Amino acid sequence: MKVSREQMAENRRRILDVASRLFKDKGFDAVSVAEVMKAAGLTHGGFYGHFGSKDDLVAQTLAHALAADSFGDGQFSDFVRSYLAPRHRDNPDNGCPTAGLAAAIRHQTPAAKAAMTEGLRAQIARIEQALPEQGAADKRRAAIGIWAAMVGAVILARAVDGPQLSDEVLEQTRGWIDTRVG
Amino acid sequence: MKVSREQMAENRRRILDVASRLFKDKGFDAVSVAEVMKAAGLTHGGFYGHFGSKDDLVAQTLAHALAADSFGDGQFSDFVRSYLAPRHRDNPDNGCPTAGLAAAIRHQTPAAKAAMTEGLRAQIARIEQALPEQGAADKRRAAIGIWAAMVGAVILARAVDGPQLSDEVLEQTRGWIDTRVG
DNA sequence: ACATTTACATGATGGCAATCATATTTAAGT
DNA sequence: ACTTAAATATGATTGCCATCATGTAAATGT
Repeated sequence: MKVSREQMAENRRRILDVASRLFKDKGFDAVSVAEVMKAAGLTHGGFYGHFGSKDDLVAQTLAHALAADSFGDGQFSDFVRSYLAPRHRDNPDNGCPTAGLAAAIRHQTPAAKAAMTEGLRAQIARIEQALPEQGAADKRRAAIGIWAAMVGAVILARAVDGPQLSDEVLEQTRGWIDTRVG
Repeated sequence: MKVSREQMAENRRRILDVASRLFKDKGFDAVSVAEVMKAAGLTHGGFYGHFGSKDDLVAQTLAHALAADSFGDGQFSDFVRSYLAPRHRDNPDNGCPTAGLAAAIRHQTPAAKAAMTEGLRAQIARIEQALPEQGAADKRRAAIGIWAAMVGAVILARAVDGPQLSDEVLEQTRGWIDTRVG
């Protein structure tokens, strides 16, 4: 049955939201189109009315998720603390799309890579602005180094079993960054 | 046809070597059992004589690849330089299994996670030893922070398209680490 | 009101991949 | 030499998933 224009727009938004959470949680390959549609409260048939293919969904979901990804207006050190926390590590579906999906983008389409490129560019710029005063060159270097360490730490913390080493990776990376940022 | 004991052992080794390169290049999901066996010069049928399942192959390949992963006896700064280099970024199949596979391990079996845990523990210990003299606590913190940044940087550099931002991520992360290690 | 468009549902279709069944060949043990 | 066990090959089987085909009903425009 046909639905109203706004209903359709809302459906589309829900598909993207739900896809973002499912992809972050289980990975692109492990989530079927039918699963996304079901989680959005629809059936698989209507999918190709919204997206041209699953690859298209992946690319649009990335752009959607990375655009929403920001760290508000709190202190940067608070952002780092919550990012490098067990709560974030243990909830990829509500977590950072970069930490959850960046590594998988290598195997995706150019459109997906383009979305990631833009998202990374924006995130580096945000961190640069949040960093305390220092030379512009140093600031950019620090923004990139810090972001790489944060993403890498969460990925590593999620890859190991048992909390000991995993917690330590988060905690020590936070300490390592703090000695640099203050 | 049956082959000699040593032939079988060599076949097994070749399967693991080939699987390691294929998995690093294309990801666990995108590589079929048949593809691994073909690349090893065998057919798919014999696979289950060597491994109980594809999951088993994944876990054993990880242990195999991470055990071989070390950085010889050169200067640590040389290791960092070659790790954060376009050549490494562009050749995942010959590259570091942690950078290539760590993020995918979240979706694998406990055996695979155990292999990663052990591999990470060993790598942190190696970096600690390679670091210049300073307090033991600082050394461990630096080892973990540096390794997280290295892995994160390669993952990010591989996720973006076009060399500009990608090269910069590698280069700036190297600079960021160098200001700490000398 | 009516015609038409269209968003979604139901129900194929086709391909691929993991795993299993069986056959074949030959190394190993006696 | 002969028997036996085992490694690999060939050939199902089964299930899942992306995508497509068609139906249906409601929204939109006149």
